[in-house]
This record gives sequence, structure tokens and C-alpha cells, in this order.
Amino acid sequence: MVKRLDYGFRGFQVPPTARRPRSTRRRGHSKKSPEDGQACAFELLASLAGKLLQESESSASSNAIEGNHHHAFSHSVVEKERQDEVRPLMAKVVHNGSCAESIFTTEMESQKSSQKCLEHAETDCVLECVSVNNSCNSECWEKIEAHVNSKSIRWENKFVHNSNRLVEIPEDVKESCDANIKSGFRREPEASNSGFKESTLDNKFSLKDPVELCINSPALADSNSDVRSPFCGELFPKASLSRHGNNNRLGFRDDDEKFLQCNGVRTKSKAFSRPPRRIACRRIRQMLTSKHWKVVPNLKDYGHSRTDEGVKPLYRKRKSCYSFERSRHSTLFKRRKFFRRSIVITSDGGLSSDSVSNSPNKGMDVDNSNSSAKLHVSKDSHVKFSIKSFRIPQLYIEVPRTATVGSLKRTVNEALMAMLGGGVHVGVLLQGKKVRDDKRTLRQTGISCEENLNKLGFLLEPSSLQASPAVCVGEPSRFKTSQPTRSPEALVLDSGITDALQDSSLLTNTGNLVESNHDSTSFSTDIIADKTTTDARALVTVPTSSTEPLAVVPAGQKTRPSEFVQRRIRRPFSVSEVDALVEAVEELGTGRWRDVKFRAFENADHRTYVDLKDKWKTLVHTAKIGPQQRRGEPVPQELLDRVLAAHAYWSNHQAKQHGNVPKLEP
DNA sequence: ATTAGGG
DNA sequence: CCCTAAT
Repeated sequence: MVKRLDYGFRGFQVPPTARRPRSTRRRGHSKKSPEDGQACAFELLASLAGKLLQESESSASSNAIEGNHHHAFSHSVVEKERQDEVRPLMAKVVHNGSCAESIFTTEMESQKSSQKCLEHAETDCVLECVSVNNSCNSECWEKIEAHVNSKSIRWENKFVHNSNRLVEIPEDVKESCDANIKSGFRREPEASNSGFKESTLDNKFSLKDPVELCINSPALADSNSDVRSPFCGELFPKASLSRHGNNNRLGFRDDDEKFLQCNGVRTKSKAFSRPPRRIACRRIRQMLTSKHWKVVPNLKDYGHSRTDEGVKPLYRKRKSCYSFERSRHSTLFKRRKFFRRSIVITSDGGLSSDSVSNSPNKGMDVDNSNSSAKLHVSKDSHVKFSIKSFRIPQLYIEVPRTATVGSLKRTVNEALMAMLGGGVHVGVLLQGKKVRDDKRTLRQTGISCEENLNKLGFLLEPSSLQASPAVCVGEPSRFKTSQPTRSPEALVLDSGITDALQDSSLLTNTGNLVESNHDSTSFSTDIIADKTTTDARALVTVPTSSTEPLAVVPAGQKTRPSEFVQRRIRRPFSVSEVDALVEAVEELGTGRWRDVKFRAFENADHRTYVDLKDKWKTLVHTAKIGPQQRRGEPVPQELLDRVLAAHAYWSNHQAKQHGNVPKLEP
């Protein structure tokens, strides 16, 4: 039968004239303003999470955890493990069509908990055990240490390297430790010959695949950063979490970088942004991008060695997030991309309008320890700061046990980058408290007092605005209602973390400082290097010299970091996405990608209309070649047939507009 | 900002 | 996926 061309391939009501003038059309970006009413699942989840955690913690002492958390969730599962063991709590929150899920692990702070630590201390699994037992406090640690020492436990089998602690788990404790491997990661120059040999974890762990690593975690309220917090869509493979709960685990990723289908949930942490913070963030950026400053990357520390073939930065912010002063700040963007990876620490000159003077390499006293920030007040009334290190909290990663250490590093790096992707906000801590008033002078704040020498701390927090770009992926709009999720998101970090971290430090160097602003799960800022103060949650160790990596120097004319733009992470289209695309094209034709985008991928910020166009191109190609030649997730032949049909139809349609004769519809 | 195509 | 030219 002959189709009326005006109605599209499938006769849908899509009058050609329906196209609004560009000026009135919606912007290509699907992002909504932070103010728009749509509730943010993340936020919701975050609050619930906090509540949950509090509850569990408070009830833990009375051994009455069970059954206390059901009410608050549409779906809640409390999987009880062996008495006294970790109890994973799975919470799923559904709100306005969006859902977010997260898994929380609570533990009983019972003696047995400590007992367990000790028990494991007899093996080479101390670290892991600590991870298992969130409640393992310093006291517990001391016991462990004492125990370890008294037992003269052998550590040779441990796969340890400085802060990179990948521990080999003895056969007899593999089971109990399972996925709770505590590891320390340290950002270090790629070139550093740390002697940390790349090795396959395969033989090191006997864990259920995949291995999940929880890197530090201030408060539950977050995402992988960072993984930053709550998640949406499908959860991790049950198998991986069912038995052995992890620490607060909010993110995940699968090896194929498939995406997590996050129904209707915006990845962007719009809900987390707060005006003040935003302003501060902007301020920082301005400062960084100001003509007076330039960031000089320490290439060695870049983390992306050319020799590593598979390095695929995945956060790379881009236009896909249509929003954001794209054209106008394209240049700035590139810079940001660069900054994103730079944790600027010190420099000489002024760091703030208060004309604070930072001087890192001045051989300042960096004595002992915990406090990574020190200051000296010189006679010239200038205060010099030396920031020793920063710590990145809360990164949740999941990798197959067959992953190599190298890939693990990359993953961590990616997560890190994603977390910092949106830029950072610098906070100042004094006596563990945030100094919020930017107007006050150092003197007024007491920062210039010698007494506060070791009580100063700096923290970097993710900019909630565009933090973690690649976390939750939206589903094609047509799938707004729940649709079974097939593949977990590639990167686990999630803007959600942003929220969690909102008030907790993302990066902190406070030694004896304690973030006292965050209620729930306040995390210890103890420097892990000091075992006696190790906090189970602080899995990331960023010992000493962390300032080396990057430095800010007075603007020069050399460095041209903008060349470090990375390629976006590859995200194969899922069948459902292809289906959505095909349907949209059938209706709209092949020359209206922008419309297709809105029609079927409005929520998938990572799919640009160009992506869709490209995908269609490849789909047409795929449909033409033999099934054996196709690669990747197989696309149902039925869909390919439709692709071909639609392609033919619209080709003719277009041709017809040029005077050719329309064709019959298949 | 979009579209169309080559790389 | 990226990049560009042309709209």
C-alpha cells in the first residue's frame, strides 16, 4: 500500500511541518534546571541512606538491626548472614518514575565483630577484615596489630606495595573475606618505578566475581564517584552482594562498560548543587583559569600512560551534555578537562583573594604526619601553607577478578576523574570545622595563629553541578517506566556521591581534623598510613608526598594542556536502545536526529544526536552485512530488517522531495 | 545548534 | 567515536 509520505514511514502522525522553528524548539539538552520540580531520586535515596545508616548504627549496639528498615522503602531486603556478620541492606527507592537503589551494609558492633578481626588477623587478611567490619575501630585495630605482632604473622605473601595494598588472601579465609577486599590506592606518577608489578588478581583472590573495591567512604549520603551515591536502575549482580556485604556500596560497573539503565533519572546532580557551592566552585575555576595562573601538569602523574593501550578515559565531559555554555566556553571546557584531572595544590603567590601565600616546595616543615596541611606564619605577616596530601573518599568500583592490576588502576583513575570531573570546590577546615565564611580574614578565623598550626585542613569537594558525568545513564525516554536492566553502568561513580560528599570532604588532608559537619556516618579523617588510626571506611590512602604530582605556577606561556582532551568512553548501544532508535527513525526519518534524540533518548545524556546518527549509519551497515560479520551484542534480525526498510523508505522519501517517485512501503 | 559525511 | 564543513 502506498503510504502518505507526510506521515512518516509507519504512518505516525508526524507532519513534516510540525517542526518548530529552531528558536522555539527545546534545547538539545535534556537537562533540566536544578530547580525543576522533579524530585531527585538520589537526594531521596541519600537521605534515606543516611537515615538507614543511623538507624542501623544506633540499633547495632542493641543487636536489634533486623526489621528496622523495611518501612522506608518500597522494596527492602535485609539479608541476614551468619549471626554477627555483615548484613547487607538493599534499598530501592522509586520516586516519580525514577528509581535508585543502593546497598548498604551495616554491621553489628558486637564483640564478635572485633573477634572476627582478630580471627582474621591471624592470617594475612587483616586489611580485608577491617574492610568487612566497618565497625572495626581504632581499638579493634590495636588489637589486631598486637595480635599480629604477637603471632609473628608472616606478611610475605601479601601483595603489598606501599599504599597500593592488594592483599593476597589465604585459602582458609577467602571465603569469609570474599569480596570485601580492602585496598589502598594512591595516585602516583605513572612513571614512578614503584616496583608495583602488574599482576593478575586472578590468583590472588578467590572471590566471587567480580571483585568490588570500596575506596574510602565518608558518608553514605554519596557515588563512584563518586560513585558517588545512590544508584538507580538495576543493581549489581545479586550474587556479588548477596553473601558478603560490602561497605556502603553504591556503584558498580561491569566489564563491558555497558550502561546502567537508569530510568528517568538524570545523571547530573542538579539536586545537589547549592548556590553557595556553585559560586565557590565558579570562583575556584575562575581562579584556575585566570590569566594569572596556569596549571602545570606533571605528565608523569597523569595516569594515562601511552603505553597502556586500553586507557579509556570515560568521563570526559562534553557537549553531549548539551547544556552548559557550550560554544561560549568551549575553550574553557578544554581547560576544565584538564583541570579535572589536576588536583591543584600549591604554588607561590596568592591562592585566594586574601592573598594567602602558598609555598609548597619551600621545604616547610612537613613533619610527621597526620595533618597534611601545615602553615607557618612569617614575619611579613604572610601565612604559608603546605598541603601535603589529599584524600579521595568514596569510590566504589567493581571489576572482574580476572582484571589486571593495571586495569584496576585505570578504573580507579577513571572513577576518580569522573568524580572530580565537574571541578572541585575547595574548603578550609580549622579544628575540624569548616570555615564557611569566605569573607573573614585568616586572622579573624584563626588560621594565622601558630596554635592552629596543625589544625588546618583543606578539602576538595566535587562540584555538584557537573560532577561525575558518566554515571547513571538514562534510558531511552520510551522506556521511562521500569525496564529490566541488562547491563550495569560502566562507570560506577555517580553524581549521587556528590550529595553525600556535599558536606563531607571529597579530598582531605586533615590529619587530626575531623569533619564535624556531617552528621551521619561522619568519617574519620585519620590518615590511614597510621594504622592505629585507620578507619575502616577510609580505604584510600594517600600518604605523603601527594603534592608532587601537580603544581600551579604563575602563568607562563608554555604548557598547553588543552591537548589532553580524551575520547569519550565507548558505550555500545543496547538492543533496547537500538529498538528505540529504529522506532524513532521510522517515524521521523533520517534527517532529524535532533528530534530523534528528544523522542527516544531524551534521558540518555550520553547519546547525542550525532551519536544516534552514527549509530543509524552503522546499523544500516550492519543490516547489510552477513550475520557472521557482525560483532558485539547481536541485534535482532527483526530490528535490522526494520532498519533496512526504514532506510530505504526514507531514502526514497528524501529523493522524492527532489522530484523522485515515492516508494511503496514494505 | 544541527546536519551530513568522511575518518 | 571524532572532526569538519556547511547550514
